[in-house]
Amino acid sequence: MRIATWNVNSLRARLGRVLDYLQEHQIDVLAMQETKVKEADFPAAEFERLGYQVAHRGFNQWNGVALASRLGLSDAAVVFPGQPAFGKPGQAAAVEARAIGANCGGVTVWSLYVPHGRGPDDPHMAYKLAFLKALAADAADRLAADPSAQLALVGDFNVAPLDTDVWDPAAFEGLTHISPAERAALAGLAEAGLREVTREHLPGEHLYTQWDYQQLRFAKNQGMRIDFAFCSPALANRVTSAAIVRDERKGKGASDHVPVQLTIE
DNA sequence: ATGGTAGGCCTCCTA
Repeated sequence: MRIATWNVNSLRARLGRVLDYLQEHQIDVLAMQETKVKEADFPAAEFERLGYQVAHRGFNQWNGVALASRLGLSDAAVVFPGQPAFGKPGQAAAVEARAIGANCGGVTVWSLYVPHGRGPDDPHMAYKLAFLKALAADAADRLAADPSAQLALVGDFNVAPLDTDVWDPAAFEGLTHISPAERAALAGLAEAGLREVTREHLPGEHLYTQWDYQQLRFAKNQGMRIDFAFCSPALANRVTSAAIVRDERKGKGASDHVPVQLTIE
């Protein structure tokens, strides 16, 4: 069984690449983030033609998360318990399209798009920290209810846990993605009992999953490692390998993120 | 030469 996560940065702009990737890498379950498409425009038929069932959550051109599975897809949920809402000051807060989970081939897979944060003092940062805190609390509840749960929280976590997960920590000073508060919030997932399995299998330094479009970041290999797979112990024990598909950042029409995939026995 | 992006509800916002 192979599970992958990929921030596609617009599914409609990337559909050909995504469908090619599914077939080339024999992906059974793909969790997508930043689909940037509203429900009515989601290209479900294109996935179904290849034998995948899909579940999607998207309201407009922002955010959007989806699952595609060829091992079955049931019990889809479009928010997790405690998932916080967000609204700009003066506007109503709403729960955004940043989480979707379902049972795919006996594994509860959640596709997650953690808020960016925008800046250390931006209200979006408090939202980011609250989102991660709620996610960890929910994971702890799930593991308490079922210690043998087959659970995978995968996606774009928008936090680089180690200094070696970015090309130059000094370049991020006073910005986002590497602050102690963000790293502590992400560490809550491990404290809840989950294991980040991609690093277990790919412990190397400077193995990036995202390179900004600006500043020729990919050409200079100036990226960030911010896409991960947090698994319950019972599932983590079944993971035999992980891969970061760096080649997907190459060429015309690439997302700024690449797929991260797990092979599970 | 100190710049050099991409996407979508597209002259603004988000990343």
